[in-house]
Amino acid sequence: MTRTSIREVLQSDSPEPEVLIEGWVRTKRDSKAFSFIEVNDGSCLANLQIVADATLEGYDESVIPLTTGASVSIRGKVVESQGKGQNWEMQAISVKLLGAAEGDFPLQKKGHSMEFLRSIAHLRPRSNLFGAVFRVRSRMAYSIHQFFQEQGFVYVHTPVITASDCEGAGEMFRVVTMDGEEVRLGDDEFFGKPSYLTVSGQLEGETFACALSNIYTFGPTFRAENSHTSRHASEFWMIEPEIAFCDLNADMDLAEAMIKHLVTDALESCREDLGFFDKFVDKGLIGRLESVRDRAFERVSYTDAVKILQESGAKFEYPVEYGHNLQSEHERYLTETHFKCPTTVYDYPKEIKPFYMRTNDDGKTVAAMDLLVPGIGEIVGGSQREERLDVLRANMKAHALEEADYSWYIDLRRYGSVPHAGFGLGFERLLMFVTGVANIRDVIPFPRTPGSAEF
RNA sequence: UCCUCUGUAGCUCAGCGGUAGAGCGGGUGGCUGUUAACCACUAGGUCGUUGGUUCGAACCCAACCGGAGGAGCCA
Repeated sequence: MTRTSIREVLQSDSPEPEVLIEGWVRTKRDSKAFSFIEVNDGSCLANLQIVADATLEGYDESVIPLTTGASVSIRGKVVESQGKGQNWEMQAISVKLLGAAEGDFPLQKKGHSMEFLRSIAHLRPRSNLFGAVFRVRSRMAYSIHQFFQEQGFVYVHTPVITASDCEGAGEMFRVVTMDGEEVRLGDDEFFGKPSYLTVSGQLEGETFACALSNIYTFGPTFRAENSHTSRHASEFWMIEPEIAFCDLNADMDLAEAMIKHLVTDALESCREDLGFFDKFVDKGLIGRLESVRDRAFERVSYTDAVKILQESGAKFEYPVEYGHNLQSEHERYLTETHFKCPTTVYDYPKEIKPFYMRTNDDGKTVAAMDLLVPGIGEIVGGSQREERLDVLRANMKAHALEEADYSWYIDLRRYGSVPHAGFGLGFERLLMFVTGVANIRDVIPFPRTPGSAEF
């Protein structure tokens, strides 16, 4: 007999004489004449309620010993439920205990802290919350590919190991080989020179955009920053589209369209899971996502944003000053208090941005943009890239970078250079935004943070 | 890297100077369709570690270790 998913069973529109379901016991309630077993197989948030009569063959061996966490294979009749709380339930025909769960199974029906659940990252996907988070994560990954593929973008796999110290930003993890306990360095180095885990596929992505026009990357990136916040991880996934023949305006259009597409799809495809988040994790989540879907985003230049902040009368811990990066509190004020919606800030002073961003005609600012969302802050960072060879060289000099290290990148400007632009989207930050989950460690299966690489 | 909070039973917590408690979970028994089921009984703890203050420390002090939050940096 073929297994039916619990999701399909619960979506039945008529009774079924016999189906087979398999999953894990969430809870069991016994009375003298029968037991109620709640089974979840991860196909959806809801459990299937099984009614197992005490007269069932093997009841004492298969049903009585069931505890939370045990795995079962159950055949039964799908019938309308007599009780409240569910439309359908299963009247068991046979219950088979596949794997018993020992008495110290750590997941209970209530009262776990997120910290504790992180310490059992191998079991937490069996909880309602994490099951929902990782179903949404999967759907959003699919939806990202769908968004780009439907517009003819080519998916490019940029390298995880890189020898270019991408834009000189952020601490990097060094990749080494070992000779026993000895690290091989110098002439012994595996690649003949220092190599690192990538912090961004952008520069490599640009080379492909300058051939295939519209490309995107979607893969893991690594930062060795010693940062202890709920929004940073040492290993995270990033989406980086790069578009040739494109300026900053079209880049911002694309970023906004992508966020809207993802939020719209989440609302349509993940309703049950979002409903759970809205109820237990972040009240008002669905309403907020609907307004993101339906309302236009705001756009404001860095110069105007500074004016808004200075004239706001709000008290900030750090002063607002042209030429300085916007602080977290400033970003929060713009998106949560002033505009009350996702907001793109563009045209930043060139001094505070990397060398590859395109210098604007004013000579003071670069064509950079950050898309800020309420509750999280920066979710997208992007720019139009400097396509003019002489300006790029001058910028590199100003940033004290060696041209020899970026010869291949400079070549793009020597052979058929085109205006192009792109951005990076932090996948986990998007998931925090869509699910309302407050900590990045809880939207990635096995989080890596400073001092912690369990599992 | 800096600042702040925190560490008591498997879990969530109470106890805050007189030597360990509850609820949940586990075990056993009971129970009329329950759904965070219910009722009874029961097992389970060198109170993060080390040192100090005190007649006496889970409680006060110090250092260390673990966890969390914020800042910076960023995605």
